[in-house]
Amino acid sequence: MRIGELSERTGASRRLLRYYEEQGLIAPERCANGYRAYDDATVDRVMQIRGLLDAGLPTRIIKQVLPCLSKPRAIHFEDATPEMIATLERELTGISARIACLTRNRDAIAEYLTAVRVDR
Amino acid sequence: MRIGELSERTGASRRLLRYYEEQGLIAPERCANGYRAYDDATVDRVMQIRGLLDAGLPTRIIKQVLPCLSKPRAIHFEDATPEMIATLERELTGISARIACLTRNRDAIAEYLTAVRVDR
DNA sequence: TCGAACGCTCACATTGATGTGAGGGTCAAC
DNA sequence: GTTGACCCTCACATCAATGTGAGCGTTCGA
Repeated sequence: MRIGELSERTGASRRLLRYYEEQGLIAPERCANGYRAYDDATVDRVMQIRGLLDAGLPTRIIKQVLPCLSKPRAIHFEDATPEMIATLERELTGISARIACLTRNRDAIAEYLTAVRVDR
Repeated sequence: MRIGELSERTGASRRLLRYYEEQGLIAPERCANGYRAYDDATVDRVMQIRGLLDAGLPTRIIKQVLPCLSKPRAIHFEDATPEMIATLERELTGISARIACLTRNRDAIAEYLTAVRVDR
């Protein structure tokens, strides 16, 4: 598919899709005429990217994280350098902290909302 | 306490503390000489703010969310306008989506890491 | 074959969270 | 009373994620 369809299916603007490519997050093929050609799997990948961006991860980190999540893995165990593993471990704890923070706040907001609803 | 100590205890730069104030997230007293005076509770509040910012919430939203989380509540049920409640509900689902996304990725990263460790 | 709809690159603008520095008060210790 | 470590405001800089638009080629249906 071309960039317009991908944009519609993911909700990301064309501009943004080109930006993700520039950041090395996606790597579309090119048609003879220079148009970008995306396969279906890119839809999920872009939604993944948008989710992570929205959750506060910078593209720099997303780029490192993504290849470890796909099956078949883009980064195999032999390619994993110690520094990369260390980075992933650091990100893992960072993400866990985010989850904890968000969970606390989600629960508190939910509690507040039910309290408000009961009150009226 | 003054801004320097708060900065040390929270890890937020002085600049940032003034910025949070400008955004209406904290509201320190002022001493006679113009210095900002923070109470102890502000330490937790700032850490809360930083956690939420790091998790991708903009200050605009944090400002709406914070008063509902403290006890005693800064926003009582009578003050809760329908629009505010709607906003909170929207944020609640947004936060839940973030949590889901982060959880998926945390699990996948953890899985990858254990696989790598076993492999060596 | 013409025009609308789409694609490309390039480049400048904006927004939100931050850094940095200038220019200038306050205060405690020496 | 001077010095060093604070504080103040103001303003400009930066960085990442986006928007916007110009200038130009491509595709496709009427």
